[in-house]
Amino acid sequence: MVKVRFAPSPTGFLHLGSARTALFNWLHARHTGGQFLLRIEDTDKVRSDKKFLDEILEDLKWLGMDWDEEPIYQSQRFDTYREKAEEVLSKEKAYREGDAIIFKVEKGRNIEFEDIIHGNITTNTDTIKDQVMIKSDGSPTYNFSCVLDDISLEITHVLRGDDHISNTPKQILFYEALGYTPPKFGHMPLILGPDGAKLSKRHGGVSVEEYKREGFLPEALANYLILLGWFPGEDQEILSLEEAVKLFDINDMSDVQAKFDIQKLRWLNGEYIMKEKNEDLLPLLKKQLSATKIDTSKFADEYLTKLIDLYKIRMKTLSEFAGLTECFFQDDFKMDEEGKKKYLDKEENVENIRIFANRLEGLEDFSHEKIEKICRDIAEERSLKAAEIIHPTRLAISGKTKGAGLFEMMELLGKEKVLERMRGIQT
RNA sequence: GCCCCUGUCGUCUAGCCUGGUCUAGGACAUCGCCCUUUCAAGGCGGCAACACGGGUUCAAAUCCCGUCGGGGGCGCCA
Repeated sequence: MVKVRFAPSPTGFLHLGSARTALFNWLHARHTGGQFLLRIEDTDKVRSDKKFLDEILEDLKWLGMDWDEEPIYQSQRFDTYREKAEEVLSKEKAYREGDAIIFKVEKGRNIEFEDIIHGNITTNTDTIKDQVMIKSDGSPTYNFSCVLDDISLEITHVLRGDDHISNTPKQILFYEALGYTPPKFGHMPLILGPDGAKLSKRHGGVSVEEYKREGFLPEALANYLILLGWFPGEDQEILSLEEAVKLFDINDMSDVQAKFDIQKLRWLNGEYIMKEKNEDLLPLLKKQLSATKIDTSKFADEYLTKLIDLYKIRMKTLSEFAGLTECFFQDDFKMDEEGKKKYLDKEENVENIRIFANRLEGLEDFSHEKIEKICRDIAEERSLKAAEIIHPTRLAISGKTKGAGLFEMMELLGKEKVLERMRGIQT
């Protein structure tokens, strides 16, 4: 049975690259009916923090992953690591220096392994220094604890980032010394920033948490991440994790580094938002709204849901919603200055708004159909294009030159607000 | 410096293994047109790539070699 693991180090938030690594491991496990395990690499006591661990686990779940069995913690296995190191020492394959135990690397050998993604990789041991197994403070080094844990967890496939390629021959040496057959290795290319350098903070968001906060849907983020380095086939790019599980084959993974393209992620996110049900969007959008100064407490879910209907095709991230819909929640919305110059500084436009408002006054059924009828009637009577009334009116009631269809906006806003704002413009 | 990985449109990629079907396909971005009440969404279309140089071959994006470019590693960090 296939057994893979994801081994986060709780010294920071979950990086996009790590999330992608986790995703591919998870996909491989689920596709093959194997197990996906979690191992917490918390040997660095100084930098490890429970807060980071909780966040990482939450983000993995948020992205749609689940894991088999309880996570194991390296910090609880120090005795085992020391024991095994002593064993290697007793076979005279290592030596002590200071309080550390150091593995002797035999020179002049070629270490070869068949990488699932890259093919054959060979390293000469002349390029490998003797390797510390146990540090002077008694804690194990990464390469040593990693091998020991992968052995005890019976990991069959180690799928990790490209940056571990040079660790692999060192680890293979440990497997040999311990008397075990190494698992299969697959090294996936790293995600690069738009400028080609390793994706880092200066490129903007690098942690899953930041994208969550920005209003990316987990389905969209996961979808985008797995598209970076794997092609589902038949030009199908939008796919659920469930579909990906069916189609995924680790052998189809690309061996080329890929640049992170926020534009494509935004497009994908927009696609997911459009397709998402209003009722599912509602709590998420409420949360986004509550992060702003806008007070939405007095608005009913029904009102918000209609608003979502109007704007879900116009946002790429959930965080854009507040800026788009400001005028639906408060009267002191921002006024687009250029639009004002273009539409409201003209006497005839203001006059048209006044006439429109007066005609609306007597309208009992304030529906977008009826409002539109009136608008178009006025346009015809006065030999105008409807647009000549529509644009100034939109600006008057929303402060914006863009947005949803004017008549739907007016219906939702309600007669009272609409008239108040249309008349307010004349003063 | 040494070692390793890698190089198809601006970006993600299909094709490469099993040379001819590739005047290189798709998606994002971009540009134009249509729709239209603006912005989106949607529809249609355009621009745009086999890093370079040598081989091998009747034939190379596909195979081989070299150059150049990009990335990673060389910690008692993980």
